[in-house]
Amino acid sequence: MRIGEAAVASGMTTKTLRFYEASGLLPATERATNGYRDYGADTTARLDFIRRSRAAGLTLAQIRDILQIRDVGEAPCMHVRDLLARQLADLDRQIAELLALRATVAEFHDAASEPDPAACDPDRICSYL
Amino acid sequence: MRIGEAAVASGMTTKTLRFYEASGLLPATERATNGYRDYGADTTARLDFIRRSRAAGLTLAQIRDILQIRDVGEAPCMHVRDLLARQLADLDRQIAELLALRATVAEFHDAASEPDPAACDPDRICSYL
DNA sequence: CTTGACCTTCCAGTGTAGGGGAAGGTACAG
DNA sequence: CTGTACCTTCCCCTACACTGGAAGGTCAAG
Repeated sequence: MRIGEAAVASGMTTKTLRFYEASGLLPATERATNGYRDYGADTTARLDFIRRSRAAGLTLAQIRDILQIRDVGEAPCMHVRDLLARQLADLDRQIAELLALRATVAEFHDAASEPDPAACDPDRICSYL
Repeated sequence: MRIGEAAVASGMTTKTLRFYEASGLLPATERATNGYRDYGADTTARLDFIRRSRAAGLTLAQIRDILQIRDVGEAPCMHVRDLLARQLADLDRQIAELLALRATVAEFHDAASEPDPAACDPDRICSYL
């Protein structure tokens, strides 16, 4: 399978596949005599895994760690479980931060929706912020 | 007021102040005869405004736009109101995305918390993702 | 006279996940 | 022989908000 076919099969671009190889997510492939990369069928499964992991919000670095564990022959289950737990905690933190920010912005917006020219002080730039 | 004093007064670094000047958030200041920047008292109010705006999640580009409106002598109230409305909508979108992602990750995590060695298929890298 | 705390400019790097495009090799159809 | 559709490596660019560091000028104290 050449890089273009692998790209179509995985819904990624050839640029992305080369980038993943350079980033350590894909092993250096066999090369045909003309120098072209020649991917095996397992590459498609690997790319699908990468896509699923990306969809779960994992970074390429985290995905690379999982793949490396699998590549040395171990089952990455425990590592993945811990990773997902941390990911959940991180998401909860981010959501809480955004909700707090939303409340702050909503207050500002409510104030700005009741225009009060008297409150307008040029020295303060804008009284609604 | 020299840049170090202005930095302490605003809780920012001198690096940040120079960066803000280069980014168009602070006007080019007067210079003392030795070339040092000499800030007026209004700079502190401006930096406070920038800090409040940053706390509301506005980007430097958005803040620069507000400041420019104020600098040409107009009241940026209307612009700020619209900006806050868009900011609210954007936050709602981001929060919704994160909540959806959280649900996905929670599902994965629940599955990973009930280890099932039989489901472990090396070809799939990890069955929990 | 020197030390240290300031200040100046400018260049480069941080992290994330690729994208754009140049310059050149390869394979096959017409 | 030429067009075209691939492929290769290489380096630079994007957004965001700074941060680090080099090389050098200024000023007051000891």
